[in-house]
Amino acid sequence: MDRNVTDATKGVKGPLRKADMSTDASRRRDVTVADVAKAAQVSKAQAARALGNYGAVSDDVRERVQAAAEELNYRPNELARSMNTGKSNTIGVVVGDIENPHFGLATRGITDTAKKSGFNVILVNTDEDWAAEVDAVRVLLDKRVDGLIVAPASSVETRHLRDVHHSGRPLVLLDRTAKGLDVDTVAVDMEGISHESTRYLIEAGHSRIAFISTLRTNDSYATGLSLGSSQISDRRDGIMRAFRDAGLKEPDDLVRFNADGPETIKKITRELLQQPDPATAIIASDGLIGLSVVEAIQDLGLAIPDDVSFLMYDDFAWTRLTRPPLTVIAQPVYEMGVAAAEALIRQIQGRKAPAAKPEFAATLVKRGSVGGPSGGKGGHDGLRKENLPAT
Amino acid sequence: MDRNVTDATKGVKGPLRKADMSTDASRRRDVTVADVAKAAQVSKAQAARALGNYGAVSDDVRERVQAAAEELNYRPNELARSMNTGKSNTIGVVVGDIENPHFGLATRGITDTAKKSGFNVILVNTDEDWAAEVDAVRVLLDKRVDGLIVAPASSVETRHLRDVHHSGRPLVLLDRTAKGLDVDTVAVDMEGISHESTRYLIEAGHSRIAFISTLRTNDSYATGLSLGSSQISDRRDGIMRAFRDAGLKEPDDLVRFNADGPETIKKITRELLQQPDPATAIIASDGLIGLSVVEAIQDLGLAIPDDVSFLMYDDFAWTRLTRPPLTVIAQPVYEMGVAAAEALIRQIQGRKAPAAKPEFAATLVKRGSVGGPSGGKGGHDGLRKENLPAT
DNA sequence: GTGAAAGCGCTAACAT
DNA sequence: ATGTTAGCGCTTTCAC
Repeated sequence: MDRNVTDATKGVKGPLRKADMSTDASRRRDVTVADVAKAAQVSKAQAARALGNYGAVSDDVRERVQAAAEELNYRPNELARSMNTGKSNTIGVVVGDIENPHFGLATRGITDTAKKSGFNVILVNTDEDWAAEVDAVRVLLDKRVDGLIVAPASSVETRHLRDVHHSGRPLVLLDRTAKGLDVDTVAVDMEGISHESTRYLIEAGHSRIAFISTLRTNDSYATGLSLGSSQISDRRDGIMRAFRDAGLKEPDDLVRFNADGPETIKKITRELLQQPDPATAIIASDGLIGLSVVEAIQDLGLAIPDDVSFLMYDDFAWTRLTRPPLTVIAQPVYEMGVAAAEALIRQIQGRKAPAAKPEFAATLVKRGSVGGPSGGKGGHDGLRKENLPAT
Repeated sequence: MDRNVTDATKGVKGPLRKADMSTDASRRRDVTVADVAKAAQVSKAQAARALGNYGAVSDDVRERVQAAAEELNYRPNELARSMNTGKSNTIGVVVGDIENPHFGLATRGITDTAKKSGFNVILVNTDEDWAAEVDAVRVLLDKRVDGLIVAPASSVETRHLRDVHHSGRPLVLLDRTAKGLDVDTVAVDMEGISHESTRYLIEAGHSRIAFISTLRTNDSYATGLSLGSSQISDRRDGIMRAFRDAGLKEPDDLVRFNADGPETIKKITRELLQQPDPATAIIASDGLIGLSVVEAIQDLGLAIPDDVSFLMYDDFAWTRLTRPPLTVIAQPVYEMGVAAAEALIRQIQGRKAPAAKPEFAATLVKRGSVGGPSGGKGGHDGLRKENLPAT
């Protein structure tokens, strides 16, 4: 009746085959549409249609097939399905560090949104290493993901991303832009918020403002140089513009990169604070850095904001727990993850861009960690002038 | 010469086809082994062998094939490859909440380890929802992942996991155990550390110790009842055992579940602290809860540890930043992620279990948030008796 | 060492 | 509505 199934035991293979007792749980070879078809007494095609919910199927057949599938415990092989449809219902997400709550939150936004549209997420961590990113993108492409969301480690070395885009694969950039790549990008205006925050510090009386970032680079600190990361370039540029606006000397010497790991960060912080013409305020480029900077300040026996003012990117919940609570630059991270996923899925489904692209803005959340420069003469930021007791 | 390739334009399909100009970047249909084979003047089989690095291939052929592949920009279709090999080189990871740094860190351990062995990770978030977990497992299985790492939302409803195990798919449990499921499990002894921590609090003079957990349940708080989660049951049991050991009345009334969301947690905290016979110490079952509890305590104008002692699970870095720094129960989360991945990969590769399974222990890190009960008479925990100023 | 041919489990024409 | 026949891109016998 159905020549498709040539032999009942065909395809049994692999080392896990034990015995062909048909009741034992431990036998290999999944049940396929062919099996279901046979059990339901219909052609493979009809069974497939009923199972895959496409084409025309009579109620009678549908019922029989579903019953048979249930009975046999049939499960579709999504790999095979993807092969013919060309869609894997999977998107690749490439981030620098999932351990960083910033990406944790963004990833949550992405997965939540993906799930709603029936997509799964393959997550790859690059450790902000460019080579690892190139590799990740290649592997994901080989796995035939339907699209990619990438937080590029470099905004200069973007060949691999341009290739993706040119090949027609949907691609969305998260957090940072990439040079010469005109694709959907979900990011905030860093230069603007950086400028605003710096002006705030300057107005509080600071002229010696330090900036610490993890960015791995050998570049000099001079303004204008396009650093490896758009994010960081923009932040530094915003800082410097604020200084120029105020007619102040730009504190080029207080910009520090390569701050990887708690110890390095603490060391940098100590240097910044103990050198001849020290920083009176520090801006940490992310929450992980901020943590270590604050710790170093405490270790030094200095008080925030009386001895040194502090500002950081990312509004993590714990920043409200310190005394004083920390002044931060908040970014709608979760929402950005959602937007990135939405944009990607829209691309995948070939729909046009929405009327208005969502714009995301970072905001300066003034709490208690910014005051006047050394001497604590002016509590500018907080209501109270609490400070962190020395250790 | 090679009948495999019947027509140069076969398989061209899909809406993205623009023109068949063979130089334009925007043409569909990936290059396949057949293409490479033709270009290299060898059979499809030989090309595949050279490309896939298996079977016997002469140096000459290998070179020609590789050159052709390079030239044509060939990339293997991992989906097709997976179909016949039966291995996808992908593992599924199912966690409750990737937004929680606890899982963020564990996930990092998993992905790092997976990458080393050439595995990718599909990450699914269940929001600690059982139905979502069942679904996640099914979807991952359909995608033919080579194995699963699951942090089960429930240790009671484990049918889906038992099915996975019985079907022979490699499975490793993370963080919590599952009833009636004897598989590799990477978790710490919660009952023990809970007992130890509670004893520590009791010795400091506390007899009214509260425990707050997110666990969603309708169960009563009575000891011995197996709650939905092994983790939480064990912690509660450890607490109660410590009380029994000390001959003290078990504070059943201070055990609170369903603490989802900051507002609920704060409300619970207020109730616990303001009721007639209030709690003098609070144990938060994870860092997210701890955050809100501390915030609520601050809002109440209470001081830690003078007015109320505090202890929480998870040694997040920020717990060192508060004044006083928080006493916590540290778990080797990253290492546990690594171990889970290693165990899974071992199963996948069919190797035997290592001589000794790694044992993971939680440790009580005594910092400054535990003191004597109300009145601040005895600074038991910290060196200094700093406290959190009221807001 | 090499090639022809048969699958993997499914979808997709194309008939009927 | 249903069945037949080709594939998808790769690996894998099985001959030679």
